[in-house]
Formats: sequence, C-alpha cells, structure tokens
Amino acid sequence: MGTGCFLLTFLTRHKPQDFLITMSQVRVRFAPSPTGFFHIGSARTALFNWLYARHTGGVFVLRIEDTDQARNSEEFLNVIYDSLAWLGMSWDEGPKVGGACGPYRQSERAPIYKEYLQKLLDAGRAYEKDGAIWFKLLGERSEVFDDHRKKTVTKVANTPAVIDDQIRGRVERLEDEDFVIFRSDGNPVFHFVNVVDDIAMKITHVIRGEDHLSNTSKHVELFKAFGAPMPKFAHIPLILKQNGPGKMSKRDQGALIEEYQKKGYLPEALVNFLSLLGWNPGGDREKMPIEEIIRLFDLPAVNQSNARFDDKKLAHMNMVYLLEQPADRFVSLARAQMERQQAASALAADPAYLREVVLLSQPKIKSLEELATYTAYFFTEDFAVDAKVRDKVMAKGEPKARLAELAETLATADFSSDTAIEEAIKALATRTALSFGDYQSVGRLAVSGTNVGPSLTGMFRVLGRERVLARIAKFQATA
RNA sequence: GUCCCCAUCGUCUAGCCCGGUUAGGACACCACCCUUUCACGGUGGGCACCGGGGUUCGAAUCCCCGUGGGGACGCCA
Repeated sequence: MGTGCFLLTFLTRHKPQDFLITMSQVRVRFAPSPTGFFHIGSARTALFNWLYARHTGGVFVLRIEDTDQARNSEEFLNVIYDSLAWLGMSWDEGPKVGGACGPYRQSERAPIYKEYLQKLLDAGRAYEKDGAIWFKLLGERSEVFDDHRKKTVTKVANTPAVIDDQIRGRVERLEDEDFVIFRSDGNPVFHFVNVVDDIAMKITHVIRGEDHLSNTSKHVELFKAFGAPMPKFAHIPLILKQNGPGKMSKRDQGALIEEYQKKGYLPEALVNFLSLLGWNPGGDREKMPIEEIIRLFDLPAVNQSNARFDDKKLAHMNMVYLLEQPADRFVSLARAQMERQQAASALAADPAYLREVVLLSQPKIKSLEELATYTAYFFTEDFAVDAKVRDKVMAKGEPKARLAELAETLATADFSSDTAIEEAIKALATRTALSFGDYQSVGRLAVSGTNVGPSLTGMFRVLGRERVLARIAKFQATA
C-alpha cells in the first residue's frame, strides 16, 4: 500500500517529461536453462527479446537458469553461447560480458536468494512445511478435496492476479494455493528465482512463451509481496510441431538449432523465418534484412495464436538467401559445409578449382547440404552412372553417334569460355541439322553420369578438355 | 477434471481495434511460358473467414454459446 501511495504522489507532482526521464530504458532478458540443447522455440523467444531490445535501444540480458544442479555443465552452456552467437544475437549483460547486475548464472546467486527469502520471512509471507519453504498467500483458508489430484489441499480466498499483457491484453488468473519457493534440499525453485532475478536485474519487460502465462499469477503474487514494480509481460505464441498434436519438443524433427548448423542453413535466413513465426510487419513483406526487422518489430504486432512450424517454407527462405550470396561468402560457406560432411575428394582438390565448381552450382542448388552430392563427379573419375537415366537417354534417337560427333568437335573446340564451347556445339548441330539438346543429354550423361547439373558448357569448361574427352571415351567403351 | 490462452486457404499470414474487399501475399500443389538438363524466374489455377445464435440496412470484422486447438495445474525450468 505504501508504494502505491508513493506512486500516486509521484505521478501528480511530476510532469510527463520528468516521468520519462525517470523511467529507465527497456531491459529484457533471455533466461535459458542449460539442458544440452538449444530448441527452436527458445531461439525465437531469445530473438523476440533481442529484437525488442534493439528496437527500443534497450538492454538484452542473458541469464542462465541453472538451479537444477544435476544437469549443468560447461559444455551445455557453450551450446547456448554458440547458438546465440551463430544466430547473431549478442547480449549486453550476462556471462562472459558481465554487467552491473551480475552474477548472471543462478547457480552463483545463492546469497541474493537468501536475502530475498529473508524479506519474505520477515514480512510473514513465507513459512516452513515438510522441510520446504512455502510462499504464503493472503486470505481466508479452507481445506478442499481435489478430485483430479486426489488429495486434500488448502485453498486461499485470494483475489485474482491481474496480468497486463502486451500481446494478450488484460488477463486475470486466481492463484489460490501456497506454493514451494525453496525445496527441502535448500535450493530455490524456478518461480522464486525468476521473479527475484527480474527484480534484481531491473527487468522491465518479460517476453516469454505462452506456456508461462499460467505461471504468471504466481509471479505477480511474488512481485507484489516484494513490493517491487511489476514488469510488463508479453506472452508469445508457441511453435507447434509440423505433424501431429502439441507444441514442438526437442525430440521433433527440426527442433534443434544444431540441426540447421549441421545442414549449412544460413543463420540470417533462419532468423528471418523465425521472426515471421508469430509476428509480421503487416502487409506482404517477408524477406527482410535484420536492420529492417529490428526497425519494424514491436510487441503489440505479435500474434496471439500458435504457429505450426513449416520446414518447406524455411528451406525456401534459405534458398533465396543462398542465391544472393556474394561469391566469396558462398564459397566459404560451401567449403565449411563440405568439411562438415567430410567430402574428402572435394576438399582435397585445388581451392581455385573447388571455387569454380561451387560457383557454377550456386544458381542451381536449393541447399548447401546437397552441394557435395551435386558436384561429386567434379572430383573423381570414379563416379556412378545413373542406370535409369542411362536407359532413358540411350533409348532415344542415336545417342552413340551424337556422342561420337560431340567428342570430335570438343577435341578441337575453344575451351576458353562457356560461350566458345556453346558456339562449337551449336555449329555442330547446325551441320547435322539437329539441336543443342540432342548433344546435351548424352554428353551430360557420359561426363557426369546423370541428367541434372549446372550448365553443360560451364561443366565442360571447368572440367577441361582432357577429362571431358577421357570420360566420353570411357563411356563409349562401356556403352 | 479445474483454470488460462487461441480460432481466415494444407501451412505461415494480411484484413479485425475504427463493420460495406472480386477476402490479399508467401510456402506447398497443378498447368502453361521461359529454357541447354535440373533449377531460378514469369503467368494462370484450385484452396479459407470452425458451427450456431444475436446486434445491424449490412458481420471475417462487434457480443454470446457451442465446438475445436494449445497451455498450465511438480519440492522441473
């Protein structure tokens, strides 16, 4: 009550401008627990917090919720750091970078929790029972048998907590049972540490998944008991699994950030896609540079309904980004992906040659992941010939005659450019009254063993006359 | 079971707040065009306001009830 009165007088004595100055800047936090995986839902929660901080010029805090001591390790922590770094989200306060409200790992904040617990104890808002410490709600008590949980519980005639949610509006929820804040093993529980840290770290906006909306009444009661200013809440919709019921869990296909790293997805494509899952700037804008997303992002524009994850749309977004990568970056991305896939023969090749092969393929591929397979025949003479394609190609016209003519032409053709090779083949086609296509299918089959690939002339040029003729000869011998 | 949240094409969504649109875009799908295979791209097509009541001259839009989906009900976070 005292704080309420203070606030009232404060507001009446000061002009709006003064109030603005007093109001600190936005402080948001991302508070993952190091379970060993970085979930796509966590990534989006982190992203929305980060975007809001960057949009408002606020502070993005990283706090590690590692009170579950059994499951912590440095390795798990690194998964979080690496994933955030990969996605391009830097934190202003937190582990590694420090800050005024540290430490930022809950496992190192025990004295702070003890101190806050004492405040509750002194105020008569906490008590011990069964070796644990419980938070005490205010109101008349009565014993009631809970059919669902099959036990007698103590209900408290409390008034509903009011949650002022930036996305959902006003939400009321009644918290009518005391709850544990310190386990009998002496460790504080999530609801307690979460609120204490949000107070101690001066968090102004709590942006988190909707699965926490029901918990928020507990948190509101705690904020009130501490007499602390209530942060703004923003509960964002959940990401549902693409097939079947329920929210996406770490066991679902595509749920882990590391999967996308392994597949060579571009982080900016994933970030763009994730930003659009549950938010959009209005209108038709989809592919946007991160600066644009930051400029347009705001909490009230976030949707209220859950979104189903669609890997096809993500793959498409990734392809669009891939297509427009500058040569140098594309080559280094391709190389990194080949290293992950241990494409030994490609990596053993001359870097300049690898570069040519990769750039020749850039406009054709849909993902980095398929690049090694797509270009395999560039790096070995021992490539497989697709039997189906062979049957199909060899069944039409007179492919053997065409191949012989092609080989003869190529033996003396100018290999200095794609167009030079193209002109030579077109001249041949004119002489025989056929088309480029009549030479392409069998030529491609003989030289690459398949019917898909980059432009034929580019492929010939990069491979070089010697290897092209040798491959044709080898093919003729077996066909 | 109780409580909380949500509801437009198969999917992500615009439109909803401040009622009047041929309900728009993207992914996926189909067809055609382009083309030197495969892609990219282009054009076109099919595909949606969950149901029922109200309010109103008029409802995707406002209200209520159903139904459906999701979440929370731990000494997990």
